[in-house]
Amino acid sequence: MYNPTLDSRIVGRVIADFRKRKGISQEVLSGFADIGRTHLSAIERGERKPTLETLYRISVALDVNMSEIVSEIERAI
Amino acid sequence: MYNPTLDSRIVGRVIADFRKRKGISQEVLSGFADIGRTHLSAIERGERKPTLETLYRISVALDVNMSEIVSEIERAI
DNA sequence: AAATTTTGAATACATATGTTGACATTTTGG
DNA sequence: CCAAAATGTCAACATATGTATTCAAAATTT
Repeated sequence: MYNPTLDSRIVGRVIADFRKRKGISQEVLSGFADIGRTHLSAIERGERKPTLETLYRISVALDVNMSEIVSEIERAI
Repeated sequence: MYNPTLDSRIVGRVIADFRKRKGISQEVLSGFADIGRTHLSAIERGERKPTLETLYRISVALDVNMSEIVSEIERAI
């Protein structure tokens, strides 16, 4: 069996798109989500893979459901 | 500011429920998902927080969408 | 009840996530 | 164009995820 991998750039692009739709900066979002700004930057560039916990905090800060973000990621796969 | 955290036991219970619904063991699921069996065990017990990557591999192995699992988690919150 | 399968648990370890601070680069707005 | 804001990037570090092995405990099966 082959091991599917999740394209981190897609994850990052989706999160960045949600953030921009809200019209807030990385600085503001990372502050609300209580995660490091450079960390969020790395996630959006696909250089870090967030835990479900981190995605949850981002989704709460963005005021959307995790499942909305995840659905968007899956649509982009 | 408030600090939302994702209850790992809920995440674990949902994943375990999906697995049991499929009628397969941790051994079999971890094999399909290509993750360690003890790791899956720890996730199901809420002692490890999976990355989105790991959840993706589990969802593919379970033949369900990540968003289905995530929706179930959010319903349980 | 005995045997088998499944799961929990502990260890030691490798690798990745996540943090803070500083500075460079790019983008945006006046 | 210029200043300010936003983002990219690097380093050093702390912490957590994820690995493999082993054994115990619990659940199934016969």
